[in-house]
Amino acid sequence: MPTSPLPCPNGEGWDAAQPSPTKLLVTRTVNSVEDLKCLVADYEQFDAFAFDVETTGNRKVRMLRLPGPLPKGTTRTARTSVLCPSCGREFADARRKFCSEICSKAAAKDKPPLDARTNTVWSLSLAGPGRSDVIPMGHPDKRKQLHRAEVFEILRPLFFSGRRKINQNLSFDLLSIAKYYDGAIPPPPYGDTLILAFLLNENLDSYKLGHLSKKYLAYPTRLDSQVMTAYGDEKLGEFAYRVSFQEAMRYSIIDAKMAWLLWWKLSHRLESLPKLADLFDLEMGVMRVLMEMRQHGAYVDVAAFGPLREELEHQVATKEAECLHIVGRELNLNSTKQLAEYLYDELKLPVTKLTATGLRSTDAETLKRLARRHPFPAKLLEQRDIQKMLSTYIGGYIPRIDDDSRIRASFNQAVAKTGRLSCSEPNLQNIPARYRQNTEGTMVRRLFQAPPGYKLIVADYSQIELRILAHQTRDKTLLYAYTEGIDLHLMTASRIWKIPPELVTPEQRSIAKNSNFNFAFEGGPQRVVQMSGISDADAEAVYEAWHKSYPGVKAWGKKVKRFCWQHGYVETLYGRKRRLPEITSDDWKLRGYAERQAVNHPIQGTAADVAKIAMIRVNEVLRQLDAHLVLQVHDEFVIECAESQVEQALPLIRVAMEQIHKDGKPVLDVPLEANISVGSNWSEAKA
DNA sequence: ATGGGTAGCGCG
DNA sequence: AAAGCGCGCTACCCAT
Repeated sequence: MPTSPLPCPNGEGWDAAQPSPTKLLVTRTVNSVEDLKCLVADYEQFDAFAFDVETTGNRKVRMLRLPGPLPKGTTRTARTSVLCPSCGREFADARRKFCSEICSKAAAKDKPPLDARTNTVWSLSLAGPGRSDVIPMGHPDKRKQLHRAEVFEILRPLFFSGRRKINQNLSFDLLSIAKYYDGAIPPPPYGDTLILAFLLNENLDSYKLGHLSKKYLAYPTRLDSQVMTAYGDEKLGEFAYRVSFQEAMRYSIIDAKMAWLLWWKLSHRLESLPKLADLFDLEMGVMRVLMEMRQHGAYVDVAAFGPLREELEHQVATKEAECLHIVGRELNLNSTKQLAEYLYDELKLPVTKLTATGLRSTDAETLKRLARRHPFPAKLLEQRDIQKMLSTYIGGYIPRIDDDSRIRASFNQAVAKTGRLSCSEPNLQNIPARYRQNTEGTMVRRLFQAPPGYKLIVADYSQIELRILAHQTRDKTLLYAYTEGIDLHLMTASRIWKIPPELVTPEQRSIAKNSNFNFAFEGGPQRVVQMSGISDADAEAVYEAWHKSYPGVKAWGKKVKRFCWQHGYVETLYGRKRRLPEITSDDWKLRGYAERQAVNHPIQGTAADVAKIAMIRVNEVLRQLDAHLVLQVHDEFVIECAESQVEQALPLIRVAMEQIHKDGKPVLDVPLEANISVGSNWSEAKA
């Protein structure tokens, strides 16, 4: 879908070269149904408009009813229930501690964002060519305002039309108003100025609307500093809600105006950048998928969280006691400072590694080395393992489980400079997956389940980055391996040690696998030593043999670095740019870093582009079934599917992921391959 | 008290 | 000489 032509601003005295938001976009406050209907008729003449909502209430700090056993010594009949001061929910006395503990922890989180699922819209602003309007509908002011239900009903033809909807961070606003349409999300085309700005330059310090306006619109600072600070604040809606009606209206309209002007200014640039225009359309398509994912959420087994938390608390306490028994005095095991003092000053263990700031390291790699000399480091490693599980994954997730037993994380499109998605609040892209020595590595993944009557389908790309490497480098051995469907890691091992594939040991294959992964992105031999524990000399030999096997890789790396040095940027197959100004630095450290980023971006970035295309296609397929995307972990999709439709879904998902074309040809010169499996929880489906 | 920086560690 | 990249979160520590 191409970017639609822009409406020409038709305000009187409009000067394209010098947009002046405050003068030309006169704001009107709408307070009658007649005015509102006129407004809709007017805006229906435009093929694009900006809008913005101000909302209040219902921060996403929520407590959940924890099933499971009460602490011993209490009974359910002991009716001394209390209200948690943070969440207002009723709890049995014995659980009060738990409740307030979690709530205060969550409430202490800096500026918890408003939740589009539960907030209340009290004002909606619109901006179009030469005009802007604000519709109050619930500001706490005596004067009469329109009713929400009525307003949204009258606005329906505007939002549910082919007109482009423009805003900064559009998905929040679309989801905020979707609940007034029974959850229906207004359809594309979309124009998110944040994502547009990020696509045009991924290196800005800030993508706040105020800062972008200043940069691109020469926003007149005479619009008083009070307003500047107000909209520099993320929670303008909360702020404006508390000020007088007049002021509130003045604040409310700012973002819609700014977004309109910013879009009008920046989207022009796409006209001369066809590849970026296509990428922008891709991002808007992804945005729609992400909004649906957020509405749906990821189902978890709430009932299991409480007992698991207790179990881990017990384990971590035991490990801590064991550690402190060895130490023989007070010591905070979570303090790297105290640990370094104990390990290196008191025990006089050898220092083998320093941190970035020159302090003596106590990380897992170092502790593993020290474990041969003293019993403490090994015990500490076990404690850390459990502590991480407990604090980050169990404790961190509990306050974020919604009432319907689902976690709704945000997937962000304008964070990772390579074009990957990032995930936060909570981050569901870093849940432990690997096998572990001391703890059940997959216990958290097992909590992500299919609801009754459903199955989880896990679909991930097989070695997508190495396939892209083969495509980009044109290395004939890599191309051969993938077109012929040969086990690349096995082949690598066979070539490194010059032995027939059937004689390759599992250990050799593992080293070869690490090599493929490392050397592709300018990794050195030292890293292989760290990962597999072979000698420096052996690693050096592996390094040489690897590059001799795949000469196209180093040659391509040189080419990319030269291109970056000449142009100041590199790009993916789809033209997603990454600017790397430090590529010309005299400082070898900075330059070296930029060079590795330059080589990495076309690989990781292209994989991200392909994954985004696949996401949209997979979502399109699922739309026709009782199935939903619930998670994306870079090259992996987790899908919830009605049990009866799984068999039907599997081949559709495979085609959506593997048959990706560009310019009428398969996107890569080697096949894309997806592994797809089914289970009742995330861990089971992955296996 | 609260904010920024650092260390450490989880994932692809 | 020395080197994968990309993220987010928790805890601690020291500053204001």
